[in-house]
Amino acid sequence: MRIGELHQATGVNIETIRYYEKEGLLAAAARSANGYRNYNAAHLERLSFIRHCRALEMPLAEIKQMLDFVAHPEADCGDINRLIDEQLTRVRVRLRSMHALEKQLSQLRAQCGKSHTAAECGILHELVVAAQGEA
Amino acid sequence: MRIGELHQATGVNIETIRYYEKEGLLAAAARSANGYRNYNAAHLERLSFIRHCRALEMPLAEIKQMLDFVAHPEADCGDINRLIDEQLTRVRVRLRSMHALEKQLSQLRAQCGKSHTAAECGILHELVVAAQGEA
DNA sequence: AGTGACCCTATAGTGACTACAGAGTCAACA
DNA sequence: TGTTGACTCTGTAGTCACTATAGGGTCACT
Repeated sequence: MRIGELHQATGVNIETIRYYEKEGLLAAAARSANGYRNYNAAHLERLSFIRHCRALEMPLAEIKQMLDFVAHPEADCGDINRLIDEQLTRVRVRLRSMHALEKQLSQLRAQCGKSHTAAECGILHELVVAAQGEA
Repeated sequence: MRIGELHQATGVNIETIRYYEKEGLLAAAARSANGYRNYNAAHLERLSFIRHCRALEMPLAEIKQMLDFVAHPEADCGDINRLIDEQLTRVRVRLRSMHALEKQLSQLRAQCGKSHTAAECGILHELVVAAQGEA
């Protein structure tokens, strides 16, 4: 399977696939006589795993660790739990801050119901005042 | 006020302050005889405004636009509304995806209640299966 | 031979910082 | 005067996960 086919099969960009290979997440593919990469089913499986973990917004370094666990079935899975827990914590912290942010932005947006000049803009006024309150 | 004092006053890193100056968000400070930057109250005010907008996760390019509106009180504030609306939309989209992500991670985490080996790990199993489902 | 789709490597850019190297300045102290 | 630690400067590079581009090769088809 050439790189374009692997892209079609997984939805991962060609350049990203090369990047993952360079970063050591994917094993280097065998090469055809013309220098083209030749991927096999194991690559497909591994890239899908990587892509799925990325969809969970896990950092590449941690995905590498997960892949190590896949490669070592005798390893203790406490560390897998820890990685997922850490990611879950990051996501929850992030969620809270995004909620607060949405609230702030909504309140800010409500300061200006009609179009008029910047001088009269409740949004700008609020931003300036808030900045002064913090200065 | 020297750069360290501005940092103390706003909580913005010294290097970040220099970065903002380089990017044109902050006007270049006057220099003392020894080459040190000398900031005034206007800089303090402007940096606080920038920092507040950053706290709202607005991109720097948009903060620049907001600062232009502050500088031009006669301008129409419809564009300010638009910028805030766009940011609000981005945040809401992001919130939805973070919620879905939290749910997925929680479900994944629930696959493994006890420590055992990676071979038996429900989390890994689920990740591999999910990746195969998508491959 | 020409052409378009595909592939290659190397390098640089994105956004918003952040760190580091090497050097100058300053005030306090011995 | 010399030393020292805190502060400042510019320039450059690195972070993270991509993404784009330049310049060139390969391949199948016309």
